[in-house]
Amino acid sequence: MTVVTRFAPSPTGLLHVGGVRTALFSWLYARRNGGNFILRVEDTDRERSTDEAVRVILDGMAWLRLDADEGPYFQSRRFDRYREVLRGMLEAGTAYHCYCSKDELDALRGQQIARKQKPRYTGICRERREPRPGVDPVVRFRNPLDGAVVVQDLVHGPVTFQNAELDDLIIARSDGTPTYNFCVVVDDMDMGVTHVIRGDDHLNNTPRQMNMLQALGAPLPIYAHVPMILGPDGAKLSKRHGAVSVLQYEEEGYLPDALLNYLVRLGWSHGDQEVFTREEMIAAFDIHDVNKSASAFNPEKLLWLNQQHMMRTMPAALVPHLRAQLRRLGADSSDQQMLEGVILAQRERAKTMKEMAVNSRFFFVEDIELDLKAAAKHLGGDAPATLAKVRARLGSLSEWNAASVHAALEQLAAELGGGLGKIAQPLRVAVSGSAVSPPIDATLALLGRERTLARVDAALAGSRPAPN
RNA sequence: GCUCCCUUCGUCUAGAGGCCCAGGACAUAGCCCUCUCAAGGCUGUAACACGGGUUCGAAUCCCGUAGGGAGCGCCA
Repeated sequence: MTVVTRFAPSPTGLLHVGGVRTALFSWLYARRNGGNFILRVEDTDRERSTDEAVRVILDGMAWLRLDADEGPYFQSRRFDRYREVLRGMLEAGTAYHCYCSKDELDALRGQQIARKQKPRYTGICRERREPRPGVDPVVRFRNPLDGAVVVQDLVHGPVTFQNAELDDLIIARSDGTPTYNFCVVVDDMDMGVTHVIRGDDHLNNTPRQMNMLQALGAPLPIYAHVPMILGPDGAKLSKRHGAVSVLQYEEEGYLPDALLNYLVRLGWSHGDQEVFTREEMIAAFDIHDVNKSASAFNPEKLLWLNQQHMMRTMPAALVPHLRAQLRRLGADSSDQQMLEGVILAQRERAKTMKEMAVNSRFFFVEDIELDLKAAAKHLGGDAPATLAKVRARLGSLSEWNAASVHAALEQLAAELGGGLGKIAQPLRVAVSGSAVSPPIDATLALLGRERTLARVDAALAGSRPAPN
């Protein structure tokens, strides 16, 4: 039997890392087992669903390359099908009309809570034959009265629910529209979903869904309820606690594979391995190894992993990312060689592609920003005199590359009787505008002779008092 | 309130009765390397929620307690 998994987000909020990890587990399980992965947008709540949220789901999944084999399906386009199943259930008697008003139900709930009971529908209309005039009824599922349902969960093991604890839930509103729990059941049945992998906040819904599936004569899927992700402070993920749109991670310069790598390690592990390529993740992933407990999102570790991925990715593959970030800073380049060189020089000193772009801006623009503190520290005193000597030596170089620049500077440093640091720092500030850059030889090689000399000249000119 | 779920370093985790006075990773502290910053290497601080059992022996099994979470919607 072919494995079929699905990711079924609701577009009532923006897709965030919690949803992405659930999607990742479903996707990995399908990929690992040669199955199909379905994307289904659960937009039955027309009031609260937004186009932007749908867009974030679609764009986010595309950015992360969590490709679906089917879909995206939209529940809002399947209403006819739901109505058809509803009619069948009413005819078969597995569902019935309920004429109780909201007020009546609220009153009932209030009484039950006052009596410290679990608020639930008591089945008043279960055996009703006659409609109540002037009332549009809802449709309720006729849940079994006794016995128990056992969810054989891949993560939690067997979980038992007594049917007596479950009431007859509403599956269609009085306006005829179907509700979430019902749509899920019909969709999973119609789409042949074999493995339902979802957040464990749905564990309590599962027995009802199983009962409905049974009433419809549909096979039961295998369930795996994965723990949720908490904010860095251990509180529930919310807007205030890092629950931002996944697309924000793209903007901030994270690599999709790094984000996935970080998320897969939340609740899952494979020996001592921390860094996984996409392929390694697919090969090693097993839903049976997923933890039961919730885990907190740790931005520092994500940052570390992102850098690990940056350092392990072919520079050429990073070029588009760097260019995109540079453009945001008003810099750009189409020089592939230059871009790859900068990536090679900078990837171990930036944790995100955005940070790399910020640190590398001086390679791509003429109007470099001068860090005043760095200038005060490294361009004052006898720095101009030293810089002048450096200028002369570099200007006479016949060959311009990291090795020749390095040799020339070392020699000069030896002649001046100091370390390389004596001349590297003023030079670094002169050409980059800051006291931090890749190794000075690599920096100069990338910058090229023309620009290096021009910047040293400019620094020299700037350090002298202006003539009056 | 009721039902269900969860509980190992600050954080992510390893651990399926003796291999554990608990291992790895991030973070953090120190050292090394070094032209800056990093990266890298080495070393350190740091955890089995609590209480009872079972057992020769428990982080691992059982029962409680505490804490956290979810569900109990004509929301998804």
